[in-house]
Amino acid sequence: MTGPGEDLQADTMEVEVLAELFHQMADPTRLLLLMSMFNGEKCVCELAEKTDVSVSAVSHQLRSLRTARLVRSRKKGRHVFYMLDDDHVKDLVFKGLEHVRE
Amino acid sequence: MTGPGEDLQADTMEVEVLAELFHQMADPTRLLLLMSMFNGEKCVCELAEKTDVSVSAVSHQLRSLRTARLVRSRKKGRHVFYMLDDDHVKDLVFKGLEHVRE
DNA sequence: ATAATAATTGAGCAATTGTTCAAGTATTCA
DNA sequence: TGAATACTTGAACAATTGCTCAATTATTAT
Repeated sequence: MTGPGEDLQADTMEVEVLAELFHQMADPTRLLLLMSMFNGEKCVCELAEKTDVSVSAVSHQLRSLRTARLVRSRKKGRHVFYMLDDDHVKDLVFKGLEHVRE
Repeated sequence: MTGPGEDLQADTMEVEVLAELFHQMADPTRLLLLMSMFNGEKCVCELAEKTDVSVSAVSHQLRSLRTARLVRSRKKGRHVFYMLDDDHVKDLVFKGLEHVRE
C-alpha cells in the first residue's frame, strides 16, 4: 500500500518517459541552458555566451531539449529565441536545488 | 533580476552537483530502484526481482546511488537493505510524474 | 567444516553521450 | 547582388554508461 496522497502506479513506459525527463536535466550544459531561460526567452548566441559553450554545441543541446518538449523556440529575424515549454521544469530545478543545498 | 521567491544564484559548482542529482534519476533502472523504496527499505534480491535486472547489475546501480547519497544501506544477516536517504528524491519523482502526466 | 544464500567487485564490451569541425541554410544589410 | 550574421546539421571522436560474467566476501544452516 502506498501512503495517502501518493499516486504511484507507474508502469514501465511511464518510468522510461520520466527517466528521459530527468536525463534532459542531467547534463550541466543543458541544465544551465534551462536555468538561463528562467526569466524569459533567450536567443542562441546569448545562451552560448552564458554557458561558455560553442554555438554549435548549444544548438545541438537545444535540439535535444526541444525534441523532449522541455523548451520551445520562436524565430524573429535572424535570431531564434528559446523558452521553457512550461513551468514544471522550473519547479523541478528549484526542488533539486533545495536538496542540493540541504 | 529573478522573480520573487526565486533564489537562483547557482554557480558552476552547484550546477554540476545538481546535474549529478538528476543524472542519478535519469536511468530507468535506477529510477525504478528509487521508486521501489518509496514505502520502506528493500533488500537487494527484492529490488532485483522488482526491476527484473540481475542482482549484480542492481548492486552496481545501488553503489552509484549510495555514492551520490540518494540512498543508504543497512545490513541484517546476509541481507542488505536499501532505503532512500531523505524524502527530497520522492518529492522530485512526484513533481516529475506531474509533468509527465501533463 | 561444507554447502548454500546474499551481495559485492572488477574486467570487458557494446551502446550512448557531448563535443568539435566543416559545411550548410536563412535572414539582414550595404 | 554579395557579404555578414545567426543558426543548424551531420560526421567523427573520445569519454562515459549500464550490462554480463566470473571471482570473491560474508553470513547462515547442516
